[in-house]
Amino acid sequence: MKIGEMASTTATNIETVRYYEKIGLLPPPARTGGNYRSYGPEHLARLSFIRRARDLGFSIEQVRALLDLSQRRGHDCATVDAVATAHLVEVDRKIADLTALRRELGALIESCAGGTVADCRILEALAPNSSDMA
Amino acid sequence: MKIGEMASTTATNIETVRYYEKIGLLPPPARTGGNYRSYGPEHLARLSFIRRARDLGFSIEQVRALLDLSQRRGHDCATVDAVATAHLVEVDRKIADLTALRRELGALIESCAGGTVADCRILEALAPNSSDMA
DNA sequence: TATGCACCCTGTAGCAACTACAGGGTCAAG
DNA sequence: CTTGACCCTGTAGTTGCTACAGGGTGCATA
Repeated sequence: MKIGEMASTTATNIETVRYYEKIGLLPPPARTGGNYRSYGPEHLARLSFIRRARDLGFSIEQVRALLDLSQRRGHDCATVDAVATAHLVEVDRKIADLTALRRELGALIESCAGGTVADCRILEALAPNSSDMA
Repeated sequence: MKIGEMASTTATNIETVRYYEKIGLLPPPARTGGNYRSYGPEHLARLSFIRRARDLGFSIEQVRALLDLSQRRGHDCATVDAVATAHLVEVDRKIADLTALRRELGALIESCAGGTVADCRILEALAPNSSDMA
């Protein structure tokens, strides 16, 4: 399988596939006579794993760790759970942050009565102690 | 006021202040004899504005637009509202994405029964059609 | 006077995780 | 034999900073 097929099968950019190889996330595949990358099913499986983990918001380093762990078949999977849980905590924090921000932003927009810039509440709220912006 | 005071007053990194000057968000201030930046209250006001807008998640380009709009005092503030609303929509989208992700991630972690890596549900869910990862 | 220290200067390189070229080579079809 | 789709390497750009390296300034203290 050539890189284009790998990429389209996993809904990945071709450049991204090469990038994953460059940073050591995907092992370098065999090459054809014309120097084209030639992938096997194990590459496809690995790239699918990477894509799914990335879609779930795991960082590249977390993906690297998960891939690494997935090869130690006899090992306790508690570490896998720890990586996933750490990520969950992070996601929860982001949701909380964005929700707070959304509330503030919503209030800002609510307050806009539609006049001119001179008495725009949004700008006023952004620049609380200033009437003269250079 | 020297850069250090500007920075600490607005809880900004000194490098960030210089960065804002470099990208044209903050106008270059006067210099002292020793070539130190010397800021006035209008710089402080503008930097405060930038900080607040950034804290609300506006991008640098959005901040630039808001600053620009804030100077056209007679102008209709509808454009300001449009920028803020566009950002709100974006924030809502991010919250929705993260919430969906959180649900999937939560389910993944729930399913972990704590055995070995070989039968870890988390890894299984990540690599649906593979038992052999290179 | 020397010297130590906090502060300031410019310029460049690094971070995450790609994406977008530029400038070429390969290969199958018509 | 040429057209076009695909592939190659390598480098630079994106966002919004942050972190140096390698210097200069300015004030207080010994």
